Amino acid sequence: MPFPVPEKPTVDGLEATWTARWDDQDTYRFNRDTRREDVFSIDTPPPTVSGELHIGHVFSYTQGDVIARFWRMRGKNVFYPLGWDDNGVPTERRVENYYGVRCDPSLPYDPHFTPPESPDERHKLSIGRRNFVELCEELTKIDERAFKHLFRTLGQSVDWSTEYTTVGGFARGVSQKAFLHMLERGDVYLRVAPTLWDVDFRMAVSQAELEDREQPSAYHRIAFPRVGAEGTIEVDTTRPELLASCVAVVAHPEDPRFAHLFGTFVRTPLYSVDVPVVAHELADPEKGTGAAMICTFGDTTDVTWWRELNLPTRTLIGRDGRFLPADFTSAEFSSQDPGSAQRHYAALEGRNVKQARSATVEALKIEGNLIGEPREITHPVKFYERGERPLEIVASRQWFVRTLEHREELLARGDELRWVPDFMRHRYRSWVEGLNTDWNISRQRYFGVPFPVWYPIDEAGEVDFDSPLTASHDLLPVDPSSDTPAGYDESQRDQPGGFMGDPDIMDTWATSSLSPQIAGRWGTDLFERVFPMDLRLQAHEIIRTWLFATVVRSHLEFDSLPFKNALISGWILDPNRKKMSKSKGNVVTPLPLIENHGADAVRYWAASGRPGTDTAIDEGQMKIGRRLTIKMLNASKFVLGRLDAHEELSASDVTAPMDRDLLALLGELITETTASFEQYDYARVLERAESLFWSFCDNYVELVKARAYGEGEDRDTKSARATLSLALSVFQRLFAPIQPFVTEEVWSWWHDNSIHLSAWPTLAELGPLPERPGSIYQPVCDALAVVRGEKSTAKLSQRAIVTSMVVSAPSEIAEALRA
RNA sequence: GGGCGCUUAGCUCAGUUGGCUAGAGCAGCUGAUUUACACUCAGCAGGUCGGGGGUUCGAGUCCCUCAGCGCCCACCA
Repeated sequence: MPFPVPEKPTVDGLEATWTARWDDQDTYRFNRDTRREDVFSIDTPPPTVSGELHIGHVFSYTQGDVIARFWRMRGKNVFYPLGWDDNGVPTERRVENYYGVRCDPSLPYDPHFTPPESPDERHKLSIGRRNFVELCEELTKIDERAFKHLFRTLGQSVDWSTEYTTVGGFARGVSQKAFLHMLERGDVYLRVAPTLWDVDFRMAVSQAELEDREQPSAYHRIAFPRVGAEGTIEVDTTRPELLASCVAVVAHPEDPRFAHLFGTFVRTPLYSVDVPVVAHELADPEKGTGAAMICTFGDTTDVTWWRELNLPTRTLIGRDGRFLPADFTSAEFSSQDPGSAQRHYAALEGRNVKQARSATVEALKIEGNLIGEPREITHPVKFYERGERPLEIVASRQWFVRTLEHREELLARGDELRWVPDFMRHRYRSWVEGLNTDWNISRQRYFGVPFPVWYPIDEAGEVDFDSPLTASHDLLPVDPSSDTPAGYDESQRDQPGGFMGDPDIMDTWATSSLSPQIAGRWGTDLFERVFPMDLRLQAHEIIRTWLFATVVRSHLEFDSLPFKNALISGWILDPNRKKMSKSKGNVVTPLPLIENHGADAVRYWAASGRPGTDTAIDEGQMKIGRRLTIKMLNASKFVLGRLDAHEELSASDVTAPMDRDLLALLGELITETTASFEQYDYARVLERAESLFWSFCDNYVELVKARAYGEGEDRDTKSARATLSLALSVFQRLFAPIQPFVTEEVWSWWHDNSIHLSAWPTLAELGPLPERPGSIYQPVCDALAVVRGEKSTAKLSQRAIVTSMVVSAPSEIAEALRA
């Protein structure tokens, strides 16, 4: 009696069927009651739900899921959690656009608020902070549903009972606890410092969030008259509008053109402020005139000069990117001609950078201080990666994590980590070597994890930022804007003698860098069983952010790496090998691809991309993946239809030399694929397994048809059946991590358990194997090819009967051919 | 400026420590025709392995050098 197989097996609908079944049977449930050494834990990136559903998700998470499924079959208790990154700027931006609103923290809460029916992009409705946060929560819930649907349809073997969100209560508590630990250890400090600032988002930006963009600009040569001497010093600048914030002119200490000028003064044009000529080796004699003006602040070099040369501060640009009011009679400027300075500055005040620049250039031309015409150039300018205008540098109060003083230890952590592929370690190293500021973790935004601190206000109304009041650990998470510090009550908020809550939220990386602590439920018994994680899974563009930040937090908190291995995936390029981006409009959404080709086919494509290698979207590859799934269905149907469900077959029934040789090849394949998987080389597993499987179908199965049809108890017949059964079982399991749906389907035709909980194939189940795998199988296939070639040349059917054929070969091979 | 990666058939890519005549899939061409599979099967054709030099009995593979593409990092006046 054959196994019951469907008459017309199909790949369509497998996703829905098996996703539901896996839910019912808790197939991927992590068993909390295991020893650490039996666990394989994976640290997965919480996807930013307010971003696009992106084919990149499919690519990198599939590669991780394949690894998770392999280790699960190897008998590990696999911890494969997933959370959603829903806090921070991307969510706020999305809410603003989606509902047409803007957060104004000064507005009160409106409990009856409903978002506008039709959002007006241009005139956004101002709403209070709490209403705004409610909209954020509402929208992220919708987004999370869409993401979860994608991940499930894709066959991610996630234990959904571990699902978390980075703005959820537990994650907030973990973030605040970890922050307070850093504060107690002195790993974090609050400081007013010049900070890179996005004038549209009106928030500070960390070094990790910067990107350079080539921008058109122009050199303007400005003549500064010397004070108390004849002549001028000429300076090239791309930011003439900052002239009023000039605090010095700098040149290289060994530059002979300026050696006699150091210590003298020059007078700024238009504003008549006397500034010193100073020396610093960062001044490049090759650039411009060799002398540069130092402004507070035009770029990060200005910050270095200002700090190292102890220069004064003349702040002009406000948090909104517009020029602030300035008093040129004040000591800050001590202009030699305040009236004229004030008149010139009137053209700048309240204007943005672009407007101020043209006004300044006009004035300089009129006053005769501009030498020649501006010379147009393009040069790299720092932007916030999500921003639209160049960053300014604004002095503001921020929380910083000490990273610079741990540079050497952090480099050593990078060396200690195993990177797949190995060369990705260079990216980490060059990032850590290039760090130039501590990690700024505070953001002047609303939807995120607040800092669990308040500041006392003295009787005079001055805030004491040096003695923050911290929340008690057992009360976390807290919201300092509505909770009160111990010993105070709400009536004292923002009052002399009272307190103020820290107004900021944490940078999104300050939370997601705790993903092992959040997913592993830091503080519970689970954490000891999963930490440090065995594997971190992520794409290469967030090495400097997520990976670096996670290493920092783990190093400071636990003095260890957060994970032992890092599997770094490449980027997805569009079919023309261009990087996908929203602005180019070439972003591919994954669900239609899954619907067209099937999840297993899309996974096949993802698993054929090697770790770290950028891979183009290739629907052709998905079609090949689909062919493989269909082949698996049909081959399984054929083999199982020939077997007797009641017949016990084992490796010892495999007696024919040809059959034993096939098993030897299978054994070789098992050894190789197992080793490859252990090295995270899932792509090689796929390539090798696929190659032998296809040969098995086209050659072996065709060859043994005659024997397999045999009804009798002939030994060779039984040998063929045993081989078919064993080989099918092995192939189904080899493909299970990569194509979980079809393999589960075909496995279910002859097994009760899930293939994903069955054992990864081993050599032992094949019995004693002959040496020299392929020594019979391969010549037979070659001979077959010759025969087929002859038939093809003769334009005959492959079914044509060969009447005579002379083969000279060793007897065993000849024997196999005779069949 | 420093660093990393890539460059093999028309396309997408394998090629593990140097070793028979350089592989696969797709596309192309020629056939087969339906008792597992037309989302099939068989066959054919297609490459001076980016250029140059070197080491070696032997180099796609190791070394040097040049070029192109992509990326990472950098104090970018």
